[in-house]
Amino acid sequence: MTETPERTDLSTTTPPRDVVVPDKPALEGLESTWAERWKADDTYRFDRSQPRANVFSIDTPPPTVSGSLHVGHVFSYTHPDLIARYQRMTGKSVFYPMGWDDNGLPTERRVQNYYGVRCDPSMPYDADFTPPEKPDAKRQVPISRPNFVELCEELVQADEQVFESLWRTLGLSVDWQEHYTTIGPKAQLVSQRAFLRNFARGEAYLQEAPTLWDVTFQTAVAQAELEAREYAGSYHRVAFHRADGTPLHIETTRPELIPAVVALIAHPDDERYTGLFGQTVTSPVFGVEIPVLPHPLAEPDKGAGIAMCCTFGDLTDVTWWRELNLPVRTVVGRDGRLHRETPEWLAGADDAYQQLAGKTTFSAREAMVGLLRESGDLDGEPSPTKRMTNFYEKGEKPLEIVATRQWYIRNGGRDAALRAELVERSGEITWIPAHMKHRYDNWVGGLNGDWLISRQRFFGIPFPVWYPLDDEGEPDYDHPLLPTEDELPLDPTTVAPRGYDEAQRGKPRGFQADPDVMDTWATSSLTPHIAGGWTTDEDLWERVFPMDLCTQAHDIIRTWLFSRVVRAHYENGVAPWSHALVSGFILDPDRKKMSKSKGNVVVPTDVLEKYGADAVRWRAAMARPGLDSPFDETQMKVGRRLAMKVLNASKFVLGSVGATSPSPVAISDPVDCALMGRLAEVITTATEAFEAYDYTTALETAERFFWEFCDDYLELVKERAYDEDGGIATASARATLALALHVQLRLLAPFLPYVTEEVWSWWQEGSVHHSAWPKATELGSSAAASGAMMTTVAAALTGIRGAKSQAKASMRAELSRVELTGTPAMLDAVRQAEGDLRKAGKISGELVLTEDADATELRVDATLAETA
RNA sequence: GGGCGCAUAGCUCAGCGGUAGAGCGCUUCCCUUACAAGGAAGAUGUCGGGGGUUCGAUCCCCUCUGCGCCCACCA
Repeated sequence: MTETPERTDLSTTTPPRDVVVPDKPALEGLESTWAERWKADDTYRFDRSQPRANVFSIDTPPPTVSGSLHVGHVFSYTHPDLIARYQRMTGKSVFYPMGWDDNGLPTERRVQNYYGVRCDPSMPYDADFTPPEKPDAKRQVPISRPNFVELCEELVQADEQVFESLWRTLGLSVDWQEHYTTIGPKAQLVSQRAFLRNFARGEAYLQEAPTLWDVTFQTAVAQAELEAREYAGSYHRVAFHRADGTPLHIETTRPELIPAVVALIAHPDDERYTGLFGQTVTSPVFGVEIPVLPHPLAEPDKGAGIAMCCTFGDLTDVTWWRELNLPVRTVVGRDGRLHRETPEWLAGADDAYQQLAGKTTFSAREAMVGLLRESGDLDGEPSPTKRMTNFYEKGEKPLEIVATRQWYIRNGGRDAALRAELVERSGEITWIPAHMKHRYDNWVGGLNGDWLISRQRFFGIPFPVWYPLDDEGEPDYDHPLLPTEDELPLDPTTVAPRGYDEAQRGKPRGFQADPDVMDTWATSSLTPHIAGGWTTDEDLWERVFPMDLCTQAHDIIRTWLFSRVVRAHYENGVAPWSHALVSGFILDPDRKKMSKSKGNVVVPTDVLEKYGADAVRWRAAMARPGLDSPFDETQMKVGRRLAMKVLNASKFVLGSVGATSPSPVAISDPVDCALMGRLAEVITTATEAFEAYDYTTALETAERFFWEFCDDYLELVKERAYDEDGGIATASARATLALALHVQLRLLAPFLPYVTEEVWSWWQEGSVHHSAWPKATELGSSAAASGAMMTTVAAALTGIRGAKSQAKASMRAELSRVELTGTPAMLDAVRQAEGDLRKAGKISGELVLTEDADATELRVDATLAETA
């Protein structure tokens, strides 16, 4: 454990004040009462006067505010809060900001649906625009980009308020003054500045290249956003023709790409085709001359063993195209349809091509099959198959590959040395659980291209770039015009570059803006920088970076986690945090992932309403890092029962018994000392667990003790504590009750912030969340006592209860004789607790202790007194 | 095909070299002045199969089987 300066220890310095215990304590209403209070008091404000060594900083995922939430999110957002609350109590100044991921496609889509509009960048700004009263999804009103962005910003604000309110209810101890958004001015500044620096160092570059392209959203997508899905297709056996007219059959699932074929390719060692290498064949229907070439990536046992290379059908085509220096013959456009104009290399087959022109790939495929049938080049019937195809994770149509100009950041996908450096960074991070490091290393090892960060969309951070136009008005992409850092943030579509004026926009010898925006990951990869004040608040930055902890679910290791490592690697030469805590998923009761489309989503507000925030947090804390766990509503009841029990037990200790001075001085009774001995162990275990980010064990340890405290200790000392004339013995019981409660409230505070704060307020000043995390030394000399005695005495009590239960008698029934058999040590323990045991067990007759040196557990024989 | 993880009571999960654990559920009982949205007590297992190491294996090693996740798989 890191040594931190001592804080004021409330357990020894706060005098007891008037104790106010409600008659009927209840969980209802605690959230609103305390959330408001915490807000008013700024309870979770980051103290930025603290040096880095006394700061604990957390990078937590900015939720997509336009997205829908389910309980899984609520659970995984609870995890960093558990750590934050623990660290705060150990005396750290906790930097725990919350951000909103509000830019990008999800917001655009929501705005389109919500207002019934779509963005048309060619339209001029309309200052008087108001969205349609009733949105019509089928007939979206086209609006200008500035109008569209305005609507996005408007809706996003409303969404963010809903989120903040939810997080406050859940009890996240976020410092809301440190919040940020991924579209806000600070995010723009940081994103653009980091981009300019990446560019200056050669880490970011512009390149025209084949790109994975979503035809619905009409934007490029990155490797990290791919999702392979099963997709139905058919093998078509198609004849190409050799010079002598004999057919050469290939198999393809995409016959509509035959007009785009640039080569046929077979494995260099494939004897069926070696004789053909270097020769040409002609394509069916179109009669285009096509070379037959060898390449080791061709797999002899796939299809016919000879593949049709098109520009571009898949990523292998891209490799062949690049390595074999093949021409580009693109037929699929950015809208996913075949070009309307007949391409020049098909000029001789204009009639045939026009039957495909303008069609979607799906329709063109059917038309092409028709053409092949007519020409007799389709051998047999297409045979259905299923294959995995790449989709954009948010899209519904398979991705096409289109040659476009895009911005990239080098991430090792094309550079083994850089890849190795980035894998090394993962070694600087403590992963919780440890095996999640493999997921990262695995992903980095499998990268096959650089990180594509530009998107052909509207609501995002613009690239701060212009291109000079030549005499013909053609842009010179090799010599982009860049702003200086002090001009940032800026939108190049509204601001002219230095040395130009606005009138020159789009004119020959003038300039044009880069029209693209950064992908949302290109911004969120900088959350430590945005939140931590990189280049904008150096004083803050020095105190919080590199951060101590980042938390996320395992699905975004490849995106958010990895991309932040890339940016910090370039900008700061370090891993951005020392610890990465990876949460599992909350699944539905059938162990299926919750998703809107499956209709199995549990809405968090419902559960919070029904069981209370503490219960929900309890359940979240029971989900160990990295493990998926199914949602089961009955578990929420268990958490709620614990919270309720805290209220009732506290009411008893503080109200009925009136124990209010948490001090070890008066603790003298052996039973009380034994309890303190146990509690000392609990403090040690819980602290060690928290230091290892094992919040679940910390909770289990505290919770188990709490139930023992209630079921055994409270029952045992009740009478002694009540006793008006009990003297030292009663004083000892009361001091023990008060101190044990004082410690336990603090042990449970990270998990149950509401009930613990409520009870704390009955008898203590200030917030429990700023009290000191318990230490065994608070328990004084009693902490050294063995807890073993408590186990024996509890066993005696259980035995007595068991006897009554078996006799179907009330727990109040009196016992005329009790015989306890056990080892001398056990009997000794019993002897020391005899007074308490007699009262708690209602033993009115004799208590016989029989020695059995070989006993493994205490045996209890009880005789019920005759009842009248 | 590559990587990672999981398999323990009906369910959800701890344990991980020395006679099987918790909570929920279940059964029975109890209005006991903190708690009936309680409380008490009780029953419940070839610790996935097969080998091996060991005095001893749920735990370590090998192997098989089943499940999950990530990646790759578009001819």
